[in-house]
Amino acid sequence: MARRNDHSREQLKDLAIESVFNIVDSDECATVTARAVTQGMGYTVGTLYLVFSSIDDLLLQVNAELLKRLHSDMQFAVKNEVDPQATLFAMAKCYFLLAEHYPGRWKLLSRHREKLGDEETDNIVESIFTLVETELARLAPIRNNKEIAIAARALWSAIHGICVVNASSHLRHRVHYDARSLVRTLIHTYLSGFMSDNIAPPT
Amino acid sequence: MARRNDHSREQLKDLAIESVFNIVDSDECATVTARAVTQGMGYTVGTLYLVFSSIDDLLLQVNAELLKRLHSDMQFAVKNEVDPQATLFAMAKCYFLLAEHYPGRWKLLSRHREKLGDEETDNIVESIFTLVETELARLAPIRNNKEIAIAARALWSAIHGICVVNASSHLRHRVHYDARSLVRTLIHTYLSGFMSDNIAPPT
DNA sequence: ACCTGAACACCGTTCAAGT
DNA sequence: ACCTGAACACCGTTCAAGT
Repeated sequence: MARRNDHSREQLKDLAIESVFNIVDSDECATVTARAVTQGMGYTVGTLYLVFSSIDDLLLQVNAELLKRLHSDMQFAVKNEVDPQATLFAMAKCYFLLAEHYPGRWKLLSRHREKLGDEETDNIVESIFTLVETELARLAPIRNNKEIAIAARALWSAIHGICVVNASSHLRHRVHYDARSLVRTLIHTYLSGFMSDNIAPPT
Repeated sequence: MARRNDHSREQLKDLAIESVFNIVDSDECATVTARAVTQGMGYTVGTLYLVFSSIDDLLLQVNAELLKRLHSDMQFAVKNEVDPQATLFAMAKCYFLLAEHYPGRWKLLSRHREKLGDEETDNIVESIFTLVETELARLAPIRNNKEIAIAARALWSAIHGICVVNASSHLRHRVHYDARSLVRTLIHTYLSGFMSDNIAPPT
């Protein structure tokens, strides 16, 4: 041991990120520890700090990777749907399916949103919002740029909020509300209000 | 020391909950540790486990207390506003102000929503939703019970989601969107869609 | 140069021992 | 009976020491 030189820095980074995915995919409630991550990579603890400045740094880069994949999924939706409303449904579905199929990964994303992100993460988030804004603009030409920017954020917040409530309410509520139909209803109702020409709300 | 008997179990519980409030109010990013909580109470670590089964148990009861207060704030809004839309705005404001004025407390609430809550917490959450549903029913008599239940949850999720994005984006974004106007716009747009008689979304 | 793993300062939780 | 605080098994993080 010592001086193995099996992997480059870049490979070590990828190994670490992949190891995090393996951990949270096998148990969505598992805590991602430095020792578990490096063990999953076939290395020991210290190596983690050769490539990342801290566990939070690692998790930040994991989130950046998740957001990149989400963005490319959503771009795919743009290409495959024709009318803007269908595209928005499909985009929401991308986020919703991430939360449903990879709850562990989605929890990383939603948990660490509160900590300060770096420049790169912010840029990816912005590019995701831009995709939503483009569809909203096509859908409601009467709305100006600011209204569209606000609508994109409000709508996306809403979808995220539904996923949060959904994640927390599994097996808990007497009445269980299907998150899928919540999302569908929300988008439909919101867009219906957004496309009509009601006056702006009072301040 | 030992056998001080200064406080009853109930008083110790209240002291602990108050101590948690003090910790997160003084620093919203502070981690609530068993040692910090008991030190704030004037006791030592072991005492915490005399009254709570774990740190999570304590935080669960803290959240129950926060939800109780939110519920009573919202009941106050019901009494002081006349039309349903104004009442819904006022209710949303209760939640929004909690997130804005007590970010530390609100983070406890939003962080631990993912863990399993107990029966009591669920009941309080249900009673809060009931308040929202009552106003929605007054506002849109054309909607049936299920539509109203879904709308209440979608709307509340959306407001929560906006608070999440708001909490994470402080001092970060090039363009900062005022969460207050996001909430206002969201409610207005959503209710506008909810009151109109559009057909239900396709399945 | 690359990697290790013991060491440090924390954490939640327990429980024998004091009063 | 009530409370303490040392002890245990964990964390994240560092860094002298091995190859």
